[in-house]
Amino acid sequence: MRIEQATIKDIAQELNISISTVSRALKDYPRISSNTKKKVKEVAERLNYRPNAVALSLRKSRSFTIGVIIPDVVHFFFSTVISGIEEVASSRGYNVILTQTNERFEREKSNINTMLGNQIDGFMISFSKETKDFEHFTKLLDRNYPIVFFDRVPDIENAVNVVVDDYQGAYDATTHLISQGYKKIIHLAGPKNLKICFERERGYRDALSAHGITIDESLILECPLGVPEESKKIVYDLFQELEIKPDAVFANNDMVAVGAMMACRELGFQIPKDIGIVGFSNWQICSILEPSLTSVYQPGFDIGVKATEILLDLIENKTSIDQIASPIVLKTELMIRNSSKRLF
Amino acid sequence: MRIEQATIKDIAQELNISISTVSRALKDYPRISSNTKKKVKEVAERLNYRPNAVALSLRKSRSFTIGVIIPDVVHFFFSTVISGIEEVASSRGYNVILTQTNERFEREKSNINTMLGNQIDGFMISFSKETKDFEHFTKLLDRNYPIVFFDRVPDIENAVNVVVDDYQGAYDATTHLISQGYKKIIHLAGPKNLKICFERERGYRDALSAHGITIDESLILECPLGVPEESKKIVYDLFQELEIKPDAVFANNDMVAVGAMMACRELGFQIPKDIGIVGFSNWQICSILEPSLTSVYQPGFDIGVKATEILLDLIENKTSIDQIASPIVLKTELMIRNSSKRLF
DNA sequence: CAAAATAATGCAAACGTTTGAATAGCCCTA
DNA sequence: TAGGGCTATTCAAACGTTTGCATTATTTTG
Repeated sequence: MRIEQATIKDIAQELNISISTVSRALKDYPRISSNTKKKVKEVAERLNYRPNAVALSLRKSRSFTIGVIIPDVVHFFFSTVISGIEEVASSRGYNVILTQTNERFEREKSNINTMLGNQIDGFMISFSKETKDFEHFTKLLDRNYPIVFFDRVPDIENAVNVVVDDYQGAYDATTHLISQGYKKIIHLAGPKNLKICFERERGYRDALSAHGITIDESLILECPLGVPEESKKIVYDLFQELEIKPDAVFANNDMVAVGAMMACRELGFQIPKDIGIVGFSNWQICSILEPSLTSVYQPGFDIGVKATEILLDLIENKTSIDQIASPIVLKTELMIRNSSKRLF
Repeated sequence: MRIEQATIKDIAQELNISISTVSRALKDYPRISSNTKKKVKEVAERLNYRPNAVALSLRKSRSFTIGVIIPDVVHFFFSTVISGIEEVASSRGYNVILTQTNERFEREKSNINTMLGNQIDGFMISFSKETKDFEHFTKLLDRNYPIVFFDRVPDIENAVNVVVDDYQGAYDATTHLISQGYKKIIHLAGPKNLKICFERERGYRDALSAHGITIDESLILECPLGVPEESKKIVYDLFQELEIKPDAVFANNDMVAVGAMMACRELGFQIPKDIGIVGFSNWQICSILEPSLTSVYQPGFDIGVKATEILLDLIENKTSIDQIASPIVLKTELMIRNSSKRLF
């Protein structure tokens, strides 16, 4: 039914030589006469020969494939990371197997297992929101299996982590709001078990303190789902409740910031005149919104690139875990737009 | 260095039986005594045995892996499709290898080639904007290689195509604008060699004709890049130029629609009062924009699901190409929002 | 011209499985 | 007690490569 791919054997048969000669001819071994090489390559070309990567994998116990495990493909940030991963991997001759966990712990474990069966050369992981236990990672790390974590990284020894400077990004964002004259700044936080969220909150807190503003815990609100509807309601309710209204929002991500914008609009507040808003991630939408949304740019593509480069270097033994200063922290950049520009 | 995975051989050695017995015991062959089965499974468990998928692939000439080739991961629509693909594939025990072409013809070809080497069981392809020649597809199809095309599909015999009803979506969108009293409707088109764009334009044209509006070719403008900046300029220039201003825009995608919105805003037109705008794709941003953007919903996830189901059925010989009524057309849905609601 | 040196090729094992065919026990029967 | 019929197990080939070692063919050397 399905037509067979030509193999090295077919070439050998056709030329009446041994398969080892063919193999060597194709790889330009010096010991093979240039005449044979020429003939072999001709036939290979003619039969449209492609080496069977599976056989190669088996022989070499290397698959030239890396496994990527992320919570959700449909997420601007992650898709930019994937793009970076794919770029580096393919340029260095590696394939990328992709699975998403949909934020489920069980799927994370089972995905890792099937990939292990597939003789993956290494993993790139950003773990799920449900993941609190890291044993499935440590078991692999103990066996010297190459893993690079990115964005959502675990707090375990010997893990190579590539992250964005969430703390500094949040610090800069908050400082920017303060410098624009905003004083009572809400923080819409994420789940604290995610380090990234924790760090963003810490940046917010430190920025306030550094500018002599006392931290009001009631202004720190958790938005666990991270969707606009949720944060809209939270902000709306808070404003109804408080007598002295806040004058700014620093949101843990752009979607949450958008919800805050919606709430403000419905409450009749002007952005940025009455309320300043800053998001996090710098999605495409930021520049499209009205007013455009100030946000902290996370270099997703670069994270993918950097993390993959390290992983491949580990796989190819060009470096070792103890030579890597983990975490690798990539710079964020505050993209100032209209939602927070009160002074000119 | 790296610790070895246990193999069937290790189990055999430990129990002093042959590897074939182990293999059969693990698969519950009836001829194996339940005693041996029990012992084998125990040892397998203890050694944390996982079958080597690579060896299996080689033996069976099947890799249980499908290759996905898309232009760009960082694209809301494609990422939803991927999500659907991943979902079905993983539930049916398949891996997904992902590559992007970045809209390059050469990368499309080379990606296909490396995947072929990896003994991929089948392909899911949405081709690049540069692709005009389909020989690299037909060569595979002639060899009975399972391929399912989605979204950007080629016009070749025997291809299985899964698409969205672009024509109907565009027709509905245009009809909606007409029903809201808009008369002079611009169409911001995409590159015509992409069937989807052609179909959208056709839907636009037919809707106008069906409502007795003569088509004004000067109102059909191509936006090849499909980014807001481009369409903004195009719309802005057109409005400057024309004496009798258009009163609506039907854009070939949401980003292009956003550009049109920006242009209108700068020109001082009110949306939807002066100008109605409809986009295509129904990205997340649509409901967030101010005014919210009417758009044609494309079921990306469902496309991924449907396309993958067909591909796997083809791979597993549960169906054959001539049993499939290609193209499979999935319904779109017009999501009416404020950008086009002039009547109440 | 025999032996040594060199060049070119071939053999066979290995990677981890599956699987058709062969074999080893064992009990039963005539 | 030879053979038949089971059951449980083993052998060995195959999937497509790579690669250390052996072999053959060719040339050089004394």
